[in-house]
Amino acid sequence: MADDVRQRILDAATHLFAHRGYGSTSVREVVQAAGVTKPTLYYWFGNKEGLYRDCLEAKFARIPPLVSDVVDGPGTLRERLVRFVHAYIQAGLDDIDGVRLAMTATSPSFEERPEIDLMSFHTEYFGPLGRLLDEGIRADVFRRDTDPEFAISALLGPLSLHLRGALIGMALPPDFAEKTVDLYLHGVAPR
Amino acid sequence: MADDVRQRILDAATHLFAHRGYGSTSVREVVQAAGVTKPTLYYWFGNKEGLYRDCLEAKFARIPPLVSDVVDGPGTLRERLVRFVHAYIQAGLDDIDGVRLAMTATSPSFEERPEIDLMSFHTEYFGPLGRLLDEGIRADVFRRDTDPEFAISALLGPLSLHLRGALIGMALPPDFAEKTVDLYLHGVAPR
Amino acid sequence: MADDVRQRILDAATHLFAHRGYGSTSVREVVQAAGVTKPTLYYWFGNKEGLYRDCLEAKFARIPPLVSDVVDGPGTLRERLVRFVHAYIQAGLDDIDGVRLAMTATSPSFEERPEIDLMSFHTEYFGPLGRLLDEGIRADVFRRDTDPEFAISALLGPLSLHLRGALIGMALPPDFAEKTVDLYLHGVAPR
Amino acid sequence: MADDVRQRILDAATHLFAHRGYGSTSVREVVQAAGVTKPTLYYWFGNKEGLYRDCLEAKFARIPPLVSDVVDGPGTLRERLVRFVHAYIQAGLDDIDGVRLAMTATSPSFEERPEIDLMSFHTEYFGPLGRLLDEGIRADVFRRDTDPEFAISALLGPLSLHLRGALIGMALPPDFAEKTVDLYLHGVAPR
DNA sequence: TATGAATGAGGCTTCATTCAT
DNA sequence: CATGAATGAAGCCTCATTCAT
Repeated sequence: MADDVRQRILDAATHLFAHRGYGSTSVREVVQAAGVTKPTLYYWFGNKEGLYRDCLEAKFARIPPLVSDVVDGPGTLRERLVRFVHAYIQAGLDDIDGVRLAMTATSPSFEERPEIDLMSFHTEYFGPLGRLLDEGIRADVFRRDTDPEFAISALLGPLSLHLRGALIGMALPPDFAEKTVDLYLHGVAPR
Repeated sequence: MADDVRQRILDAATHLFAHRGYGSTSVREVVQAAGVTKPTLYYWFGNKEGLYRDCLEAKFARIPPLVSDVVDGPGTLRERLVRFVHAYIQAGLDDIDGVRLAMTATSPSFEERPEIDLMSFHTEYFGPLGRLLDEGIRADVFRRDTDPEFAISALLGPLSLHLRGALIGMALPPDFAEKTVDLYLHGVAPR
Repeated sequence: MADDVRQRILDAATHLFAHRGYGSTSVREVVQAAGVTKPTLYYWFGNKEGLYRDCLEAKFARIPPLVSDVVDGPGTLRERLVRFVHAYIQAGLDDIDGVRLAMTATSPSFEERPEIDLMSFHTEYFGPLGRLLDEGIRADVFRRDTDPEFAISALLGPLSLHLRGALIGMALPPDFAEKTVDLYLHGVAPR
Repeated sequence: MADDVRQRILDAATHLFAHRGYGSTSVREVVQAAGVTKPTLYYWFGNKEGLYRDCLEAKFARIPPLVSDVVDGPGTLRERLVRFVHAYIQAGLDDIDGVRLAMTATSPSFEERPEIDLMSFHTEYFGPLGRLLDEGIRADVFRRDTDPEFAISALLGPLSLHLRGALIGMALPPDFAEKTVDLYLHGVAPR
């Protein structure tokens, strides 16, 4: 019942921060959308910055399960990569506000908002993907000289753009995940 | 002399918008940084939104030459791709404010800022890259069944992440462009 | 145990009111300093004004013994005056918060705070000093035509300034009380 | 015309600060009383603290002429002392707000309000009175062993109380200044 | 062109206070 | 007696914008 209030504020704030940005979202708008009063918001979150931080953390907390599933789950490496791509995009489409929030938060212009260490974000949340590389190399599915940093960017980079596209209304083909993984594994050049 | 004033305002505004975001940047801050008075700013840009729009346009105008050079310039396709990657990252490092501004502007949370059509932005600025694909396919450097949308994401996606990394201080290896293009062309799997 | 809570609140409030003033002290600060919750404070004191009033009364209650001692105690008039001066200053130094609180409370800007009758304060608390005058006149230690109002001001005025000085760190010489009484009795002119 | 606005704010603020105290006076009240808008107040004074400081300074600036007149003016020492007492009280009655403001500001509980060095205030504003003492001693009007600190307190202390009394409605006899100086010079004891 | 001065509206935050538990 | 949670009102300050000069 009490946490219900907190969650309602969190939801309203996430939506507004994601759509208007931090600086253009007023506390008044948040409390109106959440149906609470301003002191209640301050009781739970201390200030606007604390509210924003908690919104972000709630969203970031959803990433690790996604990653660990593909890393530790069953199936061949390719199957798991396809599953990861699917899950990544699906999670994004299921929580558009979360994606928008996370995208602006991890953008380099993030400085307008409460300090968050972007470096550590990257390693903490997507670092486990590195283990996938090791496995891929051992299994001869990845080239032996693959640079981890590059390999991860080559996977997440296109995904990020596709998600961005999907969010602004571009349609994704049904075999989208397979195509992406295929391009990831074999490149655009003919084999 | 007059244009000098306009440019000083533009520079200051770009820097602040890029670092603090649109909503968190005040007109007062801009005029202080630019060393002008508020009515002067309003004389040149009408209002805050107009100022922001002009900042963006100035940055976006730098993209087409970059693209057309790689598309229409000399050299093999691979050479031109490497050149494009180099130019893309270098341009970003040379104009950090511009990148930050553009990144937040093209992020899905863009609604906080004056309306800009993101769809048209994508096609208008990076569309010419499509011609590169056609050429690649004709030259048998790209696979025949390459989906243009996917092929462009596979190139720009990693680049975008690398640039983001470079902006927050991550070092890029000297052969970075070759590696990226190689991964782009041939994927992570062994040939 | 219960009175302990009350007293803790009273102490914390006195200190804060004395240092920040009534209007600049918040109930939140008081309860934090006292280590209690807000409803507890309201249980004991009703509201902020009641709390302030109780703080003042506790401090004012300390004055009458001080005065009656010098008026009714043993020793010559001069001895008792010296004792009074000593006691006055010592009491002030022993309870700085109390002095500060009383000083602002009896200051002319008192209207910011709950109504307290300043006239009656003066007569009620220092009035008994008047009896000292009568005694002094009868004993030929004071001039026959001494105006009581002036005589009291001539004693308390310098004391008040000295205490104020002591509170902001000015040192008082050891024979301070004798000197003060001497000046009080004989003035600055040569005899 | 512009300074008119500033002065109106200053007057309203002085009155309110003097009557309600710093913490209990709201900026809204000040601007309403002055007939201006809030941003105008902030344009001229920066913030509430700056406003308060300027109010104080304006009042303190009235003291030096008062003091220098008695120190450097014509007449015997006694005549000048009487004139000073008159001027001191008269100035207070003429500017009740100023006195109230100055009294609370120089009280030890001043910490609630913007920092002002009370030590330096005392020496800076009333220090020149010291020269009066030197003159008095040379002229054999003051005792040779007069301690300056004590002598000044013996003059200003009673004055301060009398002014306080006058401000809360107590009547002062017409020969009040002579009586005060007489008491100051010769004390309460019979000669 | 440029400015000093001004404004209505709204920003974030905290106030003194209360009520159900 | 004491608390966690809540509230209406108001706190100080700054916003984007304008106008007479």
